[in-house]
Amino acid sequence: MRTVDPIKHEEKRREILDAAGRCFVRKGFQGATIASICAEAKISPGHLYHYFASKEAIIQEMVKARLNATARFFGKAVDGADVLATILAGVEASMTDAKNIGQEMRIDMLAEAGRNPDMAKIIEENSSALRAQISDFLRKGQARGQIDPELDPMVTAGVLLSMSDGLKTLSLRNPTLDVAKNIQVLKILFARFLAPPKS
Amino acid sequence: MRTVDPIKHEEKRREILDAAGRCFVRKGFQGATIASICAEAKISPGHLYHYFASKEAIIQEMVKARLNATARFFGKAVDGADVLATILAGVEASMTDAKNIGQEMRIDMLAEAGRNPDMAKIIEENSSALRAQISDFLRKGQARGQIDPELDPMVTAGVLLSMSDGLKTLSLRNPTLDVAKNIQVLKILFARFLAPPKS
Amino acid sequence: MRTVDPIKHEEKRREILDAAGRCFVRKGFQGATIASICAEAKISPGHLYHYFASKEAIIQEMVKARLNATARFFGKAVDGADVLATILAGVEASMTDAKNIGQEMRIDMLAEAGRNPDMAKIIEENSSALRAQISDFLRKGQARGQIDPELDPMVTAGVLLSMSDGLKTLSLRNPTLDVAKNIQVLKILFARFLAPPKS
Amino acid sequence: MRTVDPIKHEEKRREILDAAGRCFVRKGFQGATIASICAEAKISPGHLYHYFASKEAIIQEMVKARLNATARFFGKAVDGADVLATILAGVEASMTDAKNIGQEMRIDMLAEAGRNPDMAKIIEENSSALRAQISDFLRKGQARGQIDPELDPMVTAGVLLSMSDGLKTLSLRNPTLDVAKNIQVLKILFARFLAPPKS
DNA sequence: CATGAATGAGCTTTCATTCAT
DNA sequence: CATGAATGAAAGCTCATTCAT
Repeated sequence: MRTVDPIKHEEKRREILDAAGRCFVRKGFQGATIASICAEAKISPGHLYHYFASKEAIIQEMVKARLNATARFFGKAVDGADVLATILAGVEASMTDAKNIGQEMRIDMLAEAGRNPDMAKIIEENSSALRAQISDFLRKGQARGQIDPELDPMVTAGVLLSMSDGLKTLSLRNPTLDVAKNIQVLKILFARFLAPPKS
Repeated sequence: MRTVDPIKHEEKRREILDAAGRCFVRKGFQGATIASICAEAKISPGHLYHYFASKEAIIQEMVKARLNATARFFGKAVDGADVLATILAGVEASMTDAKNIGQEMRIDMLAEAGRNPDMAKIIEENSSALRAQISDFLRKGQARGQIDPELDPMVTAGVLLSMSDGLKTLSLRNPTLDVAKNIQVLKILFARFLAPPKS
Repeated sequence: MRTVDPIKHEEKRREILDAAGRCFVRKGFQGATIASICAEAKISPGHLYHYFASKEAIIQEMVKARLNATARFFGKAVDGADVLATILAGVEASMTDAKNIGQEMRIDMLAEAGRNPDMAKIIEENSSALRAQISDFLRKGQARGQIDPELDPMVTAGVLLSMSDGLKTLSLRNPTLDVAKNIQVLKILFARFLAPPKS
Repeated sequence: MRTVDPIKHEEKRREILDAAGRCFVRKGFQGATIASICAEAKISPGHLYHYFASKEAIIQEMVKARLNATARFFGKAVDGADVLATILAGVEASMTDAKNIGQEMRIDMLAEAGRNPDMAKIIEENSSALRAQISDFLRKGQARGQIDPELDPMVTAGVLLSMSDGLKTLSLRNPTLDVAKNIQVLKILFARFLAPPKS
């Protein structure tokens, strides 16, 4: 009796997705090969197709997993008492620990979404969920007088999300950039944008 | 006998670069094939190599040409009398005519720069030039009291450039987005960021 | 589970090398194509690269294998009691069974060595080993009074090796050549060259 | 009236053949490209086909020209008073000025003849002519008592020709070879082979 | 005579995927 | 479950040759 242990199966899938993630970060979605993913995951190519139907499926699942991780992480981050301070801390964290929560692939994912409808849909759904989270958080801030009540929470959430994409391109465009100075200016930007106008 | 005609040669090169550009927008740098570029340019694969040494060379020249076009366009845009108003108009233009000055490839170029040193160098040099332009413009605005004099012009220029990358991801993340509302919020963002604080 | 079977792998490599050898004999190193080698070996082009990294690698391994076979064959041949008689028998064998021990490619290999440093190195090392074998054999003959003691064994070995290249060109230059007569003259040549002068 | 100056035409052909020769020496028959020959001859590819029907035709004419040059050179060399001394001097010359009379391609030509019937025919005809020349010369030597009268002149001529091919492989097989020592041994070889037996 | 633009078949190599074991 | 042998359809690129001017 061949009992397929569903837990082990799921574990293996996760291992492969992790390995694939490392390869995609190094080489991009198209540049990474099934062979390299197999080498990284220490399995044979034939075996990989036991777990995933195609390279495309791996990419999609991997991206979903990373986006979900981001959203979960985000959900936790987003319950500080001081809404604006929390956001500013998030900007700073994004600039200093650039390598953490699966953010290395953000630009690749967005580029891919520009021409691959499946990827576009994934990004869209995740963005929509994130916007809702951020929007709620902003509303809380508005209720507490920490965020300008004139700003439409949902639209503002979308703008914040896309501006955070911009954070990822700063160091691509300027490898010798002075992180501290940029954080300072970025904090001014977000603070002035979001804070309620004085008087 | 003295044929050669370097003008025709240059014209053909430009035609091929244009065709390549269209293919890259559709499929990405890696996804577009030499065959597809040749079909688009209506030449044979062999002939393409009369004009370019490799696919890589085509990508690089095409990207440089587009970035230069952007920089030129930018140079013209950036001499309005009212610096802040000019920037806000630029934000609005970027949101409404998203398809004009070779901007469709921005995210692809940045993604490619993340793992291709040659592309990284091209992006870096162009970004450096753009930052210098924007920085000069901001300084002018500061002299005229239109821009907050406390902001470091060069750092702020870099931040503006990267935030403008974010503009490109807005519609990727939210295809049903209300452009007018977003423009309104974005104008608030940039205006509050850059305007001199009220005394 | 522990399949792998390095023996089968090695067997397949040998099969491919043999097939490649037949193609190279027919068409030369540059004239033979990967496709023709695959057809001869009855495998797909993709599969060939499971076993060899490149066409160049196939050429080199194949040449090395043939040269080693020659050297082994040579080592056995070269232990007759009568040194001079053994050499003369070798000349005769070389003229009569021209097609056996992988000698069909000798001239191609030497031509290739003239412009390919990797091939030059392979030929050089093999030649050096063969010269050492022949030299030892000649010294034995000198000790036994069968070979002229005045001849420098190493230099003479090199000369014999290169003269044996000449044997391969005889029939190329003269397809209607009378083998028997040529053997007779060649035996005179080598005998007079090597035999101790009559007191 | 377009008068085709046949002398100029012939001159141009010769120039192209010379250029082709240099390319073939550097890269081999298959390795040299029409483009490289055109560059070397400073003409355009289209123009080259005014003078030659195909690459194959260039190769054949070039080889014929070189072989004829060799034969002419040979004809002159071969009328010394002392036949054996002339041959030994030829051996020495062949070892010291390896780059003179178009001999750099000998091995390539022979390799090509092994699989290309057209080339085989060319080599064959030239070899036949050379054998006749050498044979005549040997006969003269026999008449003068300088060459062993027992040797069949025609067969011996063929053997000498092929042994001279071997001279070309000496330095291919042993790049650090001591030319002086080899010349010495080679002279012994040819002298003992050809000289009339004492008493 | 002379150019170089243009062709297209064919080259080596890669890679997602399937299959026998 | 797991392997790696095997496939075959491209991919980027080369090059002898032809053609319009």
